[in-house]
Amino acid sequence: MFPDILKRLRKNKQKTQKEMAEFLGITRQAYGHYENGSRQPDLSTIEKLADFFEVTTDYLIKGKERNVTDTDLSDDEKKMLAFFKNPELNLFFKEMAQSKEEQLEEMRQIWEIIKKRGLTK
Amino acid sequence: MFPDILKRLRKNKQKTQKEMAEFLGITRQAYGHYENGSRQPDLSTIEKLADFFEVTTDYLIKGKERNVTDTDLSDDEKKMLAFFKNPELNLFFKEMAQSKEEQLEEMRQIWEIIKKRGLTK
DNA sequence: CATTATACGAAACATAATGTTTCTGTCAAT
DNA sequence: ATTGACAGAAACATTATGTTTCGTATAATG
Repeated sequence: MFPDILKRLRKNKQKTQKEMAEFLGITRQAYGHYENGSRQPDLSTIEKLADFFEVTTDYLIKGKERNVTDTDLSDDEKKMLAFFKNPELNLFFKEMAQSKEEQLEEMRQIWEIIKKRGLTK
Repeated sequence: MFPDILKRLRKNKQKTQKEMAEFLGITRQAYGHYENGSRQPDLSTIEKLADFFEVTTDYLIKGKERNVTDTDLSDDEKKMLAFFKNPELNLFFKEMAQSKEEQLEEMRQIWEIIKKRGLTK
């Protein structure tokens, strides 16, 4: 699946294997291996390719776009959404959703403590 | 970046390295290499891991969140959805949604403190 | 306290993968 | 016909991964 997509993306960008290889810092043949599926690039190369072609790594690897819609939500996620919509909690979580990552990390740590205490006492 | 994310996702799912290794059909040490960054899994393994943790390969590889493109939700809801769709926060909020009211109250109070501190420092 | 089990990390080796070199073929352009 | 650009395939060299083995830390158990 991956090989054909790669080839198509390259053709669309009007690039030769040689050019792609130079961009990646490998030989033309090595890049050619990717396109005919005989070899697989490592993760850093995947990233470079995804960036170059401006696609997600998901698309390169699986060949599928991942548009997340509300119908894609799991039951747990739906439950959480309902929970978050609770008017009494709304402000609290709305604020958290907009907070900095460091503050969230603190919350996570504190939560661990509260959880443990709740079990033992 | 990839190794830490993998470890956190596993911990969130309460799995051991051994269990993950069995799931992938490799030894525990081989999987351990992924988490400490000394080895990188191939693409098919990446896919298996992404499926297992229910995240995109983009998130596993680059550590970026999924794109939320919902059209039926309000801006606030979209923000919250994007926020708690962050795979690493999943367990955290799942637990909170099921926790006792007293514990939530504590969280709210602590949150106030963290908020204020964030403003002043 | 000693012991057993669980979970994890690290070194060294065997194995499997990739990257390169070399050769071959195709297709335009001249 | 011939040259040059482009790309596929085989075989080897190189690099990576996966396994085995050993060691450490922690928690539970007698």
